[in-house]
Amino acid sequence: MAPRTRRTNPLALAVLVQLWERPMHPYEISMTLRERRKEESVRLNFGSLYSVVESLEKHGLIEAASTERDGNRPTRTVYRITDAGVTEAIDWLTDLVREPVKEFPQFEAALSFLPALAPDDAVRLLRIRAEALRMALTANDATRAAARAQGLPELFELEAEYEAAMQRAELAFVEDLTGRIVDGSLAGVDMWRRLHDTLVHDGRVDPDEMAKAVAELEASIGGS
Amino acid sequence: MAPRTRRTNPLALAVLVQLWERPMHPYEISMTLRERRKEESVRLNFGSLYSVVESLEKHGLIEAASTERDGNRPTRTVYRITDAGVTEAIDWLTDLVREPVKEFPQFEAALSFLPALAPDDAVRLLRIRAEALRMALTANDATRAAARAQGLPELFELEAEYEAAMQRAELAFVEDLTGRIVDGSLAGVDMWRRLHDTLVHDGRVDPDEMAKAVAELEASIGGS
DNA sequence: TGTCGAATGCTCGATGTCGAATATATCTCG
DNA sequence: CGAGATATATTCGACATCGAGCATTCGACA
Repeated sequence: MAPRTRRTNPLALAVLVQLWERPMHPYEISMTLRERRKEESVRLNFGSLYSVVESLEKHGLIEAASTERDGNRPTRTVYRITDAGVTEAIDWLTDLVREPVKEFPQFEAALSFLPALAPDDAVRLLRIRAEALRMALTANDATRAAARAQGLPELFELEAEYEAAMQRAELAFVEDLTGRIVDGSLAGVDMWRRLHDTLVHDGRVDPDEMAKAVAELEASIGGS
Repeated sequence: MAPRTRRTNPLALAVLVQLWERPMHPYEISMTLRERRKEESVRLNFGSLYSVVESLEKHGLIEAASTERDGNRPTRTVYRITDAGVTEAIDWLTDLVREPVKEFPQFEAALSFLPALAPDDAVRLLRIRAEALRMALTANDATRAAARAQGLPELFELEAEYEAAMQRAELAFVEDLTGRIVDGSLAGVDMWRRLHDTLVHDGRVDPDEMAKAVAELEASIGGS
């Protein structure tokens, strides 16, 4: 049994699926993915593409079918998928659909450090974000409508529908959060405002005040 | 002006925020992040931590405050944030809150290749995913309830609330999608079933049939 | 006919990521 | 008190990622 790939880069899955359709050379794979708008759901760049292809070949999931030379252009290697490759593609896809994997979206990281910003600044930024999300949603809807008008069945734009659903949810979250900060109904805003008034000056915190604040907080949540 | 960091790994932001609170050594940073459950929103592993710290120092955003030796344990280097570091932390955080960045969740990639699975398999897998999401949501809710019961203000668990909101949205999407495949109201399911009946046998596609199908699809969407 | 820019197709090296390995100290429990 | 588990603290090297760069060819246009 060939040592399974590490299944890091989904681009490898994209390559397998393309080659499952028919043999291609790497550049052709990238162009096909681009035409079908897959580059919007799978991170695609040339450097990665070639190393991913090399890795797939090393693991026996794809193999060189021919190295052809068209006129005097650089030789291109056409790859085809192997039986092991078909199995791996199906297995991998199966796993991705079946089990949610923990992702680390940047906004989640940002939220976890939000108290480092001044409350009023946070509100201002969140409102800008909400507006950006509204625009992105409008664009997404328009793109999907255009695709459908062209005759592309919904089945082939599920990824865009998913993205839109996530954008709508994020927008709702951001609007709700903004409201709760403004009207003070979010537990902790009062403390947040106090802290920024008393212990931050020109971006620099007063070390003693900071230590005191942290200690209080940790005490209040019962040092488990 | 120090050449700004490339702002790839959010762990670097986490380090800056911790050191903004007070000087620490890397291991202490990691333990603090863990205690405060930040490792659930920021990818944290030791290898990355040390290289991130090194990079921050190289860019002048943090600096060694002392190298102390406690008993006979390995010497540890305590770092403190610089003025440039404070500026960078605030700027970075500001940008993260203000502008949505395109992410590439694995499930989005999976959806874009869903037609490669047989429709009935897809439905079966989506149902398993839905159940997993329900469980994750329950766990998330319980964790947040426990934290609040301990006295931690909501302000400090925004990231978990966000995650829950995203999970709920994904669950709704998955349930809806499953329904539309089952009842055939998703445009393209009929073709999907036909294709898998006629052109896939034991995971292998018939190349001619595949070529014909692809050509038809591309013709119908008007080759622009 | 010359040339400029876009398209084709790939390579390379700097940088980033990750997890296992290392080494010591302290705790636990019979 | 001794053995193994756990906590402290970091290093290392294999591997992945990325974007710019390179080399060629083709088409458009003056």
